[in-house]
Amino acid sequence: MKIELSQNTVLYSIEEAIKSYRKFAGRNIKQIDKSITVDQAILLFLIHNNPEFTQKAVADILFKDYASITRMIESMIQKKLLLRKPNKTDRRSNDIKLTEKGVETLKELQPVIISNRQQALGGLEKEELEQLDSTLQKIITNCKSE
Amino acid sequence: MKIELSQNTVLYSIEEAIKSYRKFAGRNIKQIDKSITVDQAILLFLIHNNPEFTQKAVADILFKDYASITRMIESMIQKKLLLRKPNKTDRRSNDIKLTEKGVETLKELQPVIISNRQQALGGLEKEELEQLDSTLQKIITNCKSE
DNA sequence: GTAATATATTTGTCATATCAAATATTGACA
DNA sequence: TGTCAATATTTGATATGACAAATATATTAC
Repeated sequence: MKIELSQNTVLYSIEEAIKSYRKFAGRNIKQIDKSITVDQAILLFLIHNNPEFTQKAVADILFKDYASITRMIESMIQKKLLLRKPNKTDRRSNDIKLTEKGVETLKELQPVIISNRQQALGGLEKEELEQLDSTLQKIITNCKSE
Repeated sequence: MKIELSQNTVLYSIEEAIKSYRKFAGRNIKQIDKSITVDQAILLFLIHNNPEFTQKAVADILFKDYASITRMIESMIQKKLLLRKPNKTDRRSNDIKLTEKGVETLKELQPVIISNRQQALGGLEKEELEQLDSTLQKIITNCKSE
C-alpha cells in the first residue's frame, strides 16, 4: 500500500525544510553558546534592534503565541540576558531590553545567525527566492482566508 | 531602526506558511473531534495505510523525533485509538495498529485531512508546486550537507 | 560463539506550541 | 462618571521538539 500522506504533498517539504533549517541553525548556535536556543537568539536580535517593541509585537513578528513569548522572556530573564519593566504610559505592557550580558551574547551570535541564513539559501538565485516567497504567501493566504 | 530579521528572509515565510497551515488544519480537525491533534490525525492516517511500519519508519516519514513518536503513540493508546504489540521477528520493534475506535475516528477525519491539503494548496498550478518543492529540497540539502 | 557494534525504543529534561481562562489596564461611550 | 468592551500579559494544562542517556535486542567481525 502506498504512502499517501507524506509524499503526495509539498506541505511535507515545507515542514521538512523548516525543521532542517532549525536543526542546522541550532547546531551552529550551540557551538558558540550551549545555553541558548535558536528562538532565544532570534529574540535577542529582534529586541535589540527594536527596543520599542512590546511582547505582542515580538510575538506577531515571530509568529509565536503570546504565552510562548512570556515564557521565553521569563527564562531569558533568569539567564540574565534580558530585563523587563512595566511601560510608563501603558501599564499593561512591558519594556524589554538586553542586559550587558545579553548584548555580549548577541555580538557573538549575530555573525552565526547571518551565516546560517546565507548557507541555508546558498546557491539560490534572487528570482528563485522571490518565486518561493510568492508561492508561500499564496498558501498563507489560503490558510488564513478560511 | 529596521526589522532586520523577520522580513529579510524567505525562511520566515516558510515558518509562517507551515504555522498557518497547521493552525488552519487544527481548527478544521477540531470541529470533527475536539480531542485529537493534527499530528495524531496524521499518525492515524499513516499507520492505517501502512500497517507494517515500525515507529522508526513513522518517525522518519513525518520528520519527527523517535521520542516524540513514542509519546504520541503512548497517549493515543491511552485514548484507545491504537494498540501496540512487540514484533514477532524483531522484538526491539513494535507493531502498531488502529483499534475499532481508531478506525472510526479516522473515517471521520480523512475527508478533513484531504480537504485541508486541497484548500491550502488551492489555486496553485502543478508547475508552481513542483518549483516550490524543488527549491525547498535545495534548502534542505544545504542544511543537511553541513 | 563471543565481543563489539548497530538498531529500535524508551526515559528524562527542558524549550516551545496551542488553547482556554484569568488578570490587569485602557479606551469607548451612554 | 461608571460600565462594558478591547487590549496586553500571565497562568495552567497538555502536546510536541530536541537532545542525551539508558535499555533491550539484533547483527557483525573475529
